[in-house]
Amino acid sequence: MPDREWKKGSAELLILSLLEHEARHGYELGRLIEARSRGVLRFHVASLYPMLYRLEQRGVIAGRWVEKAGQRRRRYYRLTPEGRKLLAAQRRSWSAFVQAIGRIAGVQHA
Amino acid sequence: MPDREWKKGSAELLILSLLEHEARHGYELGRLIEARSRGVLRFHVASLYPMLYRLEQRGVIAGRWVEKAGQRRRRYYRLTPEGRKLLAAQRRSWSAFVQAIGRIAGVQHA
DNA sequence: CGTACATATGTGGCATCGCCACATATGGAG
DNA sequence: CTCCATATGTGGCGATGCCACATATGTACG
Repeated sequence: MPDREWKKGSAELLILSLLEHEARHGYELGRLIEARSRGVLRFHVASLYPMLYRLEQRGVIAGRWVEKAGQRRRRYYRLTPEGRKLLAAQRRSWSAFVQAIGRIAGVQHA
Repeated sequence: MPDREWKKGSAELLILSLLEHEARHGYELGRLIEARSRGVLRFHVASLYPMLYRLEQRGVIAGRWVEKAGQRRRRYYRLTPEGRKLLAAQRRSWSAFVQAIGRIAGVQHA
């Protein structure tokens, strides 16, 4: 299943989307993606952390350490204003992309 | 625009789809993808040839040289029976993938 | 008590695949 | 005769997810 390749680049859109309404940490993102996609999408957490790093360095997300008693330290990320712009742009691009593939491959998206 | 990454892996589905009803050669595939996607999707032909090679070695497409007077030699590819199975499977996977992304990212595909 | 597992973050090497520069060759238009 | 579209091909590069491995803590089970 070369579905693996489809995932490349999709992680960014997924992460930005999941951070749209609230701050989350890396491990949580991994579980959310798997759960909300009903198992279709699964990212190794080890792939997520470097990506969060890159997104932070690009200024689209901002992270801060949170330590609570009875919990391991976590790094929560939230969207920056630029992140919101990027998310909107990526949603438009993704939609155009899917429609383009659909026209050529004849896939229906009910 | 990281749309570039989305394209990874999509080429295979596109090629198989375009070969579904008739044999075509590499250069033609490149132009068809650009035209039918209305410019959204564009692959450098140099990317297409190695991919056609790989697909042929995997036994999902079969190519043959065609030489006509007043034309450069062309290599026409057609789907093998296995290629048709793969195409059907990929269409299902692609649809599931797009729906999964949609659930998480909240993208509408009208 | 100890040991296994879920949680939580991180590093480094690897594979895949499209990009891009470049190469080669032919037919047609100006 | 020069340029462009057609047509196929090679090789190095970059981006990104995979996977093995490392580290550390809280919880459940025997």
